[in-house]
Amino acid sequence: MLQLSYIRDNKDAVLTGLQKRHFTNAEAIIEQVLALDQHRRDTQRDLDDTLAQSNAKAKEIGVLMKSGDKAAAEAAKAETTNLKVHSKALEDALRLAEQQLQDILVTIPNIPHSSVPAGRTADDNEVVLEHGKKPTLYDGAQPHWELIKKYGVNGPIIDFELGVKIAGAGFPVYRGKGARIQRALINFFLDEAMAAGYMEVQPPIVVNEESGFGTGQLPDKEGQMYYVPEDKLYLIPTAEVPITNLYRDVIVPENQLPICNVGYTPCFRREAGSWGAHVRGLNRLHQFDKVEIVRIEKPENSYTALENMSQHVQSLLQKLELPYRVLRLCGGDMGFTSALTYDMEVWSAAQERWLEVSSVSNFETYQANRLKLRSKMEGKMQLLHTLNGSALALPRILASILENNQTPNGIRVPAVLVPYCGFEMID
RNA sequence: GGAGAGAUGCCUGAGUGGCCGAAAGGAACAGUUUGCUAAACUGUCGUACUCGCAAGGGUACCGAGGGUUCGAAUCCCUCUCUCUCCGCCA
Repeated sequence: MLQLSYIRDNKDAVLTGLQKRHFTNAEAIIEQVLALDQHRRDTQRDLDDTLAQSNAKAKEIGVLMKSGDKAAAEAAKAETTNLKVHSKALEDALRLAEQQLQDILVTIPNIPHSSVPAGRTADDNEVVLEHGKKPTLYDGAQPHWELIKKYGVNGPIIDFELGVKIAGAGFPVYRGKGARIQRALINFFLDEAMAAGYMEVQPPIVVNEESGFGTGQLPDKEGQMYYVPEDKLYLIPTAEVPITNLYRDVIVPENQLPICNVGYTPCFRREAGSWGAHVRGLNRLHQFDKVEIVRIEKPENSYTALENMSQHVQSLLQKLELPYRVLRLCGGDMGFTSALTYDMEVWSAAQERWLEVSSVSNFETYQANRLKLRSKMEGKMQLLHTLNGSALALPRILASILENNQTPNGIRVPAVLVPYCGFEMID
């Protein structure tokens, strides 16, 4: 959520930013916000004045009572009636104005960073860099959804049909070496993050409504999350939600900054309406595993931190020997809450497609404002910047390892994972 | 699931109708003392909104929401959450 004071003082910048996102009706909406804000402040001032008068009267009555002047006290009481009626009305008006403002503010996305390219769709994203050589596969190479059936003991190493039996489509069962390589990846990612200075956390994988609001999933994206009505809990779509919300309503002592957390969790996404032919196999799932890095930074350091996170993610891909590219998302393709997002995509050799495996974003104060996440810096209370990134999401990494490393004799496990999973080949 | 207790500032904890935005202690921060550390002493020490160039002022907030009252942390109602005991159970 943008800060009102920011919109007030930087109307033009806000409008240009929203334009970059192709946010419709920006001008009208901002005008409405400013008008409502003015009205809210006027109302607040009136209310405060009225309440100040009431307080003065009450005090006066107290003194009169004590001095035993009953008649004067009663007379003063009579004078409060009007004030009461008046303040009641103003209170209602204030609450309404605040609610209306809030309702609009939550629909306004974050302002893109100046480096965010213009553009509407994924095709307009800027390719920042490409790294590694796309492998040439042997004749007869297969996509991962075929490969998984080729290996494994008494069944595929990743069994989609078994998952259907247990839960439904998009909930695969990992078996044998399929399960072990998953676990190896998780441990590898966690160890790498810790070596890079992140502290591991294991958060709950369900969250309440406040948490969903804090990071910006609610209101709006409720359709994407699994919900448990009995307990009013959402299954997390990413560890970003619980980990960032650890710092909701927190005033962080300046000397504890920056905060760098890493967590492994399963993630759950309903993916309503996004099913299609190109999401076969591991490309899109309802449940998947992900290691997420989250940082809380001083405003002046957040973009350095973002680059740093991007480097960290890239180093993982390099160690896994996967060809990848880095995209800077354009205004139209960026997430609602982000100011700048890098997507990392790995090359999936048999599908001959880039697969998104990480998304690293700086939210600046957008989430912090909702979270009330602040620090007292230079004597002033200030909102902090939040950032997060996948480091990494498992299924597509696994898909490209399977596809890129396939040989006629089996699938070669990246060297860096061998100590973690204890075998060199899936065969 | 059953029974009970409670929710106050960074923490502990006092406060049962006006003198309470809230005692006291601790923590933290700044300073004095000191060869260093420690101790002692002094001072500072909530947040939000709002008015003001500023100094400074106003308002709200003692789990949340409502009510009683001229006046509520304090009385009443509803809700939420936490803790303890019992039951069940990983």
